[in-house]
Amino acid sequence: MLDEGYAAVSARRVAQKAGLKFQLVHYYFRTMDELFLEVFRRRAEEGLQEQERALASERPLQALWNFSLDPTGTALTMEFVGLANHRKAIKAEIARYAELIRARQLEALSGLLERHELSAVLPPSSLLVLLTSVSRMVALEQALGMSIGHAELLTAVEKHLQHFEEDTKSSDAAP
Amino acid sequence: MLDEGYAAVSARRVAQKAGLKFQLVHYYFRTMDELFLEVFRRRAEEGLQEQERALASERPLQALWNFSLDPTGTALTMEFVGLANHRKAIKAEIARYAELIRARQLEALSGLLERHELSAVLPPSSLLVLLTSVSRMVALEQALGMSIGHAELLTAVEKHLQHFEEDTKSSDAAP
DNA sequence: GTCTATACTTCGATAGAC
DNA sequence: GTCTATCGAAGTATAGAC
Repeated sequence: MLDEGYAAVSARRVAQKAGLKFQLVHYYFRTMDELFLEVFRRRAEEGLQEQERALASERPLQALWNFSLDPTGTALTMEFVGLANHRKAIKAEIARYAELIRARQLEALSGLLERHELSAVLPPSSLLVLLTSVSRMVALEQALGMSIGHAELLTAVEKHLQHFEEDTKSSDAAP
Repeated sequence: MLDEGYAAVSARRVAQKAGLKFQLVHYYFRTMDELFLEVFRRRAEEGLQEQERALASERPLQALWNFSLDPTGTALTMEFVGLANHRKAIKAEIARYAELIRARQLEALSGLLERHELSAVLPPSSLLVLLTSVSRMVALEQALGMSIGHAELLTAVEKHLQHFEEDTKSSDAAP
């Protein structure tokens, strides 16, 4: 999927990687849609656990930011989004997962985010959309070879996150 | 491309739409890569002109924001990004175009953006990355069926853009 | 410029032997 | 569970007649 795109994933090529005959792919998954769904579910499970670690870390916002900046993760996400746009069964599953991911972020970070200065104009949910959107898109642009404005944005955001998360850490256990 | 993805675009189906035999596609474009390149170039030309209109409008930031929020444009962009990730000739062309698009934004809007309060921490180029990234990503999430945090973010950004562009309009022709 | 003909590859999916 | 065999469809690309 990463090298040649989801459309290049065929039963024959999957079987070849596994050292089996291509017909076995249909024995295990029946259709290619089910294979993609299974791949996505496994990957989603890993993603959820990875996010849990990020949310439980010392600086969860920075960890989330780094997580969304990962180029491999972004490329894979984009492949699945492409897949979702053209196969409705997969779209439903991805939408479900994406909402779950964000719901967990909100659950874990709304308390922290409410202490942010932008809380005056944006609820925690919108701050999360902001944070993850920018990092995902920058990662995508970098994969494409773009660079204008990236460096300054990344350093500014990281500096800001660092200060914010340092400042709020002390008042975590407020009475 | 929009309905079934770039991978579903074949010489046979293109010819069928045109009411011609599929071999003629190869007469006009030789390879499918060249066909995609030609489609992209035409679309890029339209995109540049569309952006020029936006940049020349009364409120260019709002216009740019709306432009990036368009779901059809976003879906098509994502198809081409997917294509770029797997065909290097197309990747080069898209990267060239994307940089051109942003360079024009910067040329037209840096003066305006320097008057923004965020200029203290972010150069105009980074502000553009911020603005366009968020709108593109929100459009993508909405296409997927997500909604958490969107409405509040959209209204807040638009309200902010409106105030900012109203305030700066009067001092445009500063001596 | 458009056609027919064709070479060659790859694809998803099913049936049935072992 | 793994295999062989096979169907029918679709894919890219080229050659050559008109």
